[in-house]
Amino acid sequence: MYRQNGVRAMAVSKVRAVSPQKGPRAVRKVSGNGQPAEAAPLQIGELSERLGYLLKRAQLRIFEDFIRCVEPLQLTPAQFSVLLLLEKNPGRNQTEIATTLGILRPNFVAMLDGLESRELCMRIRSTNDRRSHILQLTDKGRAILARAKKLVATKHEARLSDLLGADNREALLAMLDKIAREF
Amino acid sequence: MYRQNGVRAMAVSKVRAVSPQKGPRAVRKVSGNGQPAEAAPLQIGELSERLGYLLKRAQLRIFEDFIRCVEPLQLTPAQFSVLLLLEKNPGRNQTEIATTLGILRPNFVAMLDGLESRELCMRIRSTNDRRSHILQLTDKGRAILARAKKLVATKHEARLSDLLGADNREALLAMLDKIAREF
DNA sequence: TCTATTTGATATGATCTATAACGATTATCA
DNA sequence: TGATAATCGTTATAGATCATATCAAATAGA
Repeated sequence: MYRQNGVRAMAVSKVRAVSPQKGPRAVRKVSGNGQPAEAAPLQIGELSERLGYLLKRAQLRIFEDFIRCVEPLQLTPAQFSVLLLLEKNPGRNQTEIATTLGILRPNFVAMLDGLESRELCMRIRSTNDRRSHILQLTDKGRAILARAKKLVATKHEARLSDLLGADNREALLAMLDKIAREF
Repeated sequence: MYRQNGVRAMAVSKVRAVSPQKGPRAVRKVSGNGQPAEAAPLQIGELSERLGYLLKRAQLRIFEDFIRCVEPLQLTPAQFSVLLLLEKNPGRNQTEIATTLGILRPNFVAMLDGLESRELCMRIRSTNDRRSHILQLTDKGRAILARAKKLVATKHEARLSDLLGADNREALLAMLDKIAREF
């Protein structure tokens, strides 16, 4: 009993409006004693020292911005990652690409269906091993990827360098990579 | 057409085994020419420079470790965050707690049901505004929270300081906070 | 050959995130 | 005061994400 919410729940989601004033008319509650009630922001407290909490919030922000930046190309971060990996690793099959990205094989099928229906990549039955599908970028896929890279570099990542500074950005990436690999 | 996968897809999941050798017998494929085939790890390429990618991977690692560290208490990161916030902000209602954590009110209901059924917190109908429920930690909730804090500090966060160094850890938290707030 | 493994795929379930709408209550304002 | 609008917790629901079991076809290993 007391079944848990799986293994990865976290109290952080998109957070549209944390600001207290909301809606039309700028309602301001005032309790009977004339003092402003419930206007005081909540104390985050030790949450601000919790790496998991901050990681999740930052990650959601970054993903939102990524999607906004490549919006004209209609690419999710996941799809962009796949295209990048296909470009860098021609001749690989579905299992190899999926597991490298941490995607489970069954879940990769629908994702590939989407990319293939947009003609961004192709499944090619391997002649060496007729079980597997070699994945290949199409010309269209390469073109979209090139445009996406440019958008990400000039709009998304550049903005991050502006915010943190190039050196700090490098340090941040290094620490995240270390956590992902060695923690 | 070309309906996207919502707004937050990412090609990073739990990643159980990225290592090439898997399963029993340590199968090693060798193609006809005698060279090892498909044993070469894939090139991550520019992915290693993508903040979103590294953020997601690091976040998943951190959450896994968090859950492992507080496993005897059966608390998810989300539940822990709620308890922390309740302790620091007595007298608040569901909406205030939920939105502060970025949880949508409808989704907070089931979560509270879980915590309340375990008697870690209580909903108390407010006398000022009989629409709202004031949330309060129970004694049991306070006790669990105290134990959780200790586990997180001694097992989880301490390990991070070991990995990065205390100063770097602080710098990392500061940068993540900046991204979450200002990006 | 016979058996075990691998590949892509399907089915399915649990969890997570998000929106609309409802009854009860409170606030606003003509 | 009375009518209207807004808020609170809640339910229902849908879509995304993540995970496991299983299958047919193909391959590998004995």
